[in-house]
Amino acid sequence: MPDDRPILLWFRRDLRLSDHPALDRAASSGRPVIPVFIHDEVVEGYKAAPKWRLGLGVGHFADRLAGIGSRLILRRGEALGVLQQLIEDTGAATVWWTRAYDPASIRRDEEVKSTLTGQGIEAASIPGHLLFEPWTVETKQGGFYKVYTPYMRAVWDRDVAPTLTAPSELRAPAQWPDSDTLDDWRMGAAMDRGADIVRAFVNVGEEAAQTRLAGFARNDIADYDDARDIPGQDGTSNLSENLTYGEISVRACYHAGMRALDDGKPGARTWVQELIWREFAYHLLFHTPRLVSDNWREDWDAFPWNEDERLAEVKAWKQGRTGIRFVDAAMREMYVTGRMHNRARMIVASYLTKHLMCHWKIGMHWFEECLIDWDPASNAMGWQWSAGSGPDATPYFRVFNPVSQLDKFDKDRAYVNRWIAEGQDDPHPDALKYFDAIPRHWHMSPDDDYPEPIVSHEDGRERALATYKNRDF
DNA sequence: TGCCTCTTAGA
DNA sequence: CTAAGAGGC
Repeated sequence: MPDDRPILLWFRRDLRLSDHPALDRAASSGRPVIPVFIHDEVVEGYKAAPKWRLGLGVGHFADRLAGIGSRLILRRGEALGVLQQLIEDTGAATVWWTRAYDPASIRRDEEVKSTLTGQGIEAASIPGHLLFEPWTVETKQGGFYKVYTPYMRAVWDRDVAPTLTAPSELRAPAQWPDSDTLDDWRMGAAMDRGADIVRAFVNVGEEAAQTRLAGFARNDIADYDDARDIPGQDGTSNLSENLTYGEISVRACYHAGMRALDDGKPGARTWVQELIWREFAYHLLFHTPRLVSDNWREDWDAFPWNEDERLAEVKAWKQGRTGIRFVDAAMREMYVTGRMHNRARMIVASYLTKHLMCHWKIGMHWFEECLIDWDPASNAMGWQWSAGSGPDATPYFRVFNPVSQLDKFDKDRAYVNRWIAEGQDDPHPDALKYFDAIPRHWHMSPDDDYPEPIVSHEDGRERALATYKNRDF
């Protein structure tokens, strides 16, 4: 007699029906499937914007499951205890989930797996978040890659399996276990900025992500190479938000990019290489989990970073009033939309870690607070890359000039004018939204004079380079 | 996925 | 005077 006991399908950052290997396996087993999302110790650690955005994704995904005759069971508590309770309540014999690679998730998942396995439950993680498992990519010497380009070359010609189609139905259990109500979790509670303002810029869910991918591949990917560098225009895919919550699979993106490349759209190669940057970040994080917490190159521990969040320059940077237009526009864009253009991310990171000589962790934590596309691997790698403390990092002496970058990448000032209201006769509506989104105690008004630079490019560059030159490492 | 300064060739 | 390349940070 075939096993008819339910399968618990534990969803985390994989909120989709399409190209979901664990879901596909569960659906084709013919057994009852109980999808569950747990507000657990890892979710507890999420900061304001990511937690809020995750809540939107979870709510949407519950509706998706309802559309195929299933449900999303919501429970709160430590993951292991919640799963054990659900096993007891439902008679489930199996727990499957999509594998995660950040240190907090790995700790949790290893404990869940070993404990449940010890209790006779089949507990297994199934790939689905990445194109290439981190341990399958090795240098000739047998180590992991520390430099992007050789990593990219090593994986470029690999076969990537085709995508899986979404199941049209999912067998329900004889009886559904109890579920919490999403609203009771108040996942937006820490979103004490204009969440209703940010809401206008988010793109929640699997269908929205697929529509976005199709439009990007059809209209924008050919010119991605050049257009991606212009923050005043919408030349990027904007899919990071969906990728981070698994609302679209990286495999679907990869195949769309490769098809576009075959169709003779040259920018597609660069875009696929950006997907491989994401892979590389997870590769590094898996092999060196301290990427999220410590200087990857330990000699940087001796560098005199400012680590005090209360420093006036740190506040000015966070609040978008450094007096450097490119920096302030970018910080405001992030506050209003939950996203920041990638070119701008490099510029604000260079300014914080070099001109202001502040530790990259300050920046990493603020991004984690504000970004709806927050990804633990990409965020940590990006900051260490910018600061110069990471593997394959930009050298510390490579200091972006945030003034001349405007002439290169924002010639018509479309970007800074979109996000900075002060001094404009007829400010862009988005520039005004910033003042509705920020807390009152920041005391900022569109009628203020735009501030003088707190640290000019020339002074900041000179100080940073002098400090670097005199370093004792 | 730098920026700056210096040098030199050529208009 | 400008453009382009080299080399240092």
